[in-house]
Amino acid sequence: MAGIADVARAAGVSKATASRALTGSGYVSEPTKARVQEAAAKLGYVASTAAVSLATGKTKNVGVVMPYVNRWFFAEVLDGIQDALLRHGYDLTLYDARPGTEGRVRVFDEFLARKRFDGLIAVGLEPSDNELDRLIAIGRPLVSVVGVSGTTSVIALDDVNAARRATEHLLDLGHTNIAFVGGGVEGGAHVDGIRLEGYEATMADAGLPACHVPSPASLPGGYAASVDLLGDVRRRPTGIVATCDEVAIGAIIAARRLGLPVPSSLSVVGIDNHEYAEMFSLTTLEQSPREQGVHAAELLLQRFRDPDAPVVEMRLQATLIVRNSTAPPAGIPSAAAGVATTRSVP
Amino acid sequence: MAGIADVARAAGVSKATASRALTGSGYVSEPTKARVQEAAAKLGYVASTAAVSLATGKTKNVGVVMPYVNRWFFAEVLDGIQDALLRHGYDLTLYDARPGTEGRVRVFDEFLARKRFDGLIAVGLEPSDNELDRLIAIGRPLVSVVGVSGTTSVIALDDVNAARRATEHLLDLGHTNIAFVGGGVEGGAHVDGIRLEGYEATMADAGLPACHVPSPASLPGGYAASVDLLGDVRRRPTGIVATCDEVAIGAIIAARRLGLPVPSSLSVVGIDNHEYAEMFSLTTLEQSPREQGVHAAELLLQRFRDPDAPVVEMRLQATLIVRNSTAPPAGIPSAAAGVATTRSVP
DNA sequence: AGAGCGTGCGGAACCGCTTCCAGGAGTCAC
DNA sequence: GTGACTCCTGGAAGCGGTTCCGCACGCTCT
Repeated sequence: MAGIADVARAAGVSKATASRALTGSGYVSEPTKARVQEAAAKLGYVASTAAVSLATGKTKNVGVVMPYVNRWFFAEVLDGIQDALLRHGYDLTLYDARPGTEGRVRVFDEFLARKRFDGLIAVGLEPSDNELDRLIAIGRPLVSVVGVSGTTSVIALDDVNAARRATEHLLDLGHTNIAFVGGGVEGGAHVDGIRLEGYEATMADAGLPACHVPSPASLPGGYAASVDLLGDVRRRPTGIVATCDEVAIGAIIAARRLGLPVPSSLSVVGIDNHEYAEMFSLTTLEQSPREQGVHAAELLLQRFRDPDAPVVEMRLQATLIVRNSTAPPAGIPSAAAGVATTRSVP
Repeated sequence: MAGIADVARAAGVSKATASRALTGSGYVSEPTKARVQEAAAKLGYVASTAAVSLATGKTKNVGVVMPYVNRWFFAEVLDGIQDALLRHGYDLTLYDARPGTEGRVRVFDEFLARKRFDGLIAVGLEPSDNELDRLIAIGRPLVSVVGVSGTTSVIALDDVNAARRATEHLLDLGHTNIAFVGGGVEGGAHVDGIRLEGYEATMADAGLPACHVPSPASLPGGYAASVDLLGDVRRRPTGIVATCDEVAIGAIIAARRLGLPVPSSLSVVGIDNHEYAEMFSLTTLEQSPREQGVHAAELLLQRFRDPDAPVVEMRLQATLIVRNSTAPPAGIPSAAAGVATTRSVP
């Protein structure tokens, strides 16, 4: 392992000069800088991150805390973060903090306290008050994706508005009997509750009764809930707003199973634009988790440069993508139906 | 930030003794050890990882390199690795190495060279010769999940056998016209080719013609390929072996779309036991990527303890889970059909 | 009684880098 | 000629731990 002393010797300069030449800080003449870099390349010199961190206090590493890594949304966000960090030469260390596990406790108590990072990105963490205190106590810049706003910078979808627009899309098509599938379930995410509120407010504005069908935010969950809902002829709606695309796809599959053609007998709209959405011709409000991850990483990196930058709260607007899972209810041919296969912007 | 010097002062001992008391190495009397630990707790002392790494050469961190993080298999493996490492107090830093990206090049050239880890786990990496050389040149223990065997320890499913048993399951039910969907596509994974070989060998053993339908290893990919295959009445098989569950589910959806009832007109068997498999009543050969991740992490940790441990190659056997997507072909009532809803072990 | 050994502790070196500080050399203005 | 300034370089002091080495003490064994 060649150290900087070896490089310095090979280039005939002191360690100090070698360091300056390689980091690009301070005065070094062009010829010696070139000599040092050449020597470093020849020796295959790579600075020890431990030594650099110790000397500078910077780790060139950011921590990412998320409750799941094997869920579409989280995996996409992670991918975006990774991509942005990579471009800037930052490492990423991942902390899994599944709610209710002993591991989560240890992550907050031990792992994060080690501060092996210059900053932290919390994704959909929904920390308890105690946990939030700990995060802040770390004293490193913090950015949340899908977090509660307030003390930290946040990037998130405008969930209320997304749900509102999903609901309005069905209302515009002429639906009046519209159910919301998702949320209201033990251990569910906070966002589902918010989207539900967006739906309920919209229905109230339209003077229509709301109907909430609880469901886990997963494909099987949406399937099961929808089979229940659609199986009962008296409760059966003509339109479903799903809390996310997986639930929406579950609803579509349930409808097919029950012989209800989509969209002629049932319209379904989701939120996400999941990778499977296109295959199921799902009308949805697109959020781009990957981009949210990129934004979060860049926001954090920017804060490294300017530690006093103000706390920002970024609410992203979803884009309505109309595919073939929504149409006017049976018997109501609408003008809106004509454009139902093309993509539209808000 | 309290340092070890503060702790030492508070406990009335030297830095050396404080260090020994906290790391548990060397001779320290019980009373002073207790005093030091108490002082550390009171001050909220946490050792600087950078300083520890610099002094000991150990990072208490392992690197994970994978080409995708937002695919079911990879996310599951990652989850398993994370879990095992967490239990042993190790951090995990993630390196994204999507094939053909500039980022992958940088990961191998810069990021891995920094050696911010004690060891490396490569998941489904399929490194080029050049990349493999680099991995080895790092000089840290390396474990692969789904890798080519040889110089490094490997944990992987016995793909040939899994494909063989999937095929045999359909043969046993009486099928003779069996197609394999998956693999043979630009940028596809190596495993799909191996599974294809397992299928082809089994068909050859049975004296039956093989039929390979190329497809990306994804739900939409499997759907599209299956629509093509099943849409053509002359090519249409009575059974499909899919390279993975996502493809299998795509095939099931395609069959439903085309009005082909599963399993009465078409049997489908997958490999994975994906989280959606149960919902689609998919018969499949279960591999547990999560456990593969756990095994990989533990293998690596063990190697930290004993650096001279021999290279091991772990080939896992898949477990057949019979659900409701497979049955004897139309017109052949078989005894095997009677057990088609219960789980069986190999 | 003295050698030998296990135990407990402190001083100081060291891990590999950055950066402060001092100093030399050259240029320019007065 | 001298002071001020810029540019370049090297020595040395950290960063915050671990660990080698030496010393002191108390015990056992011959």
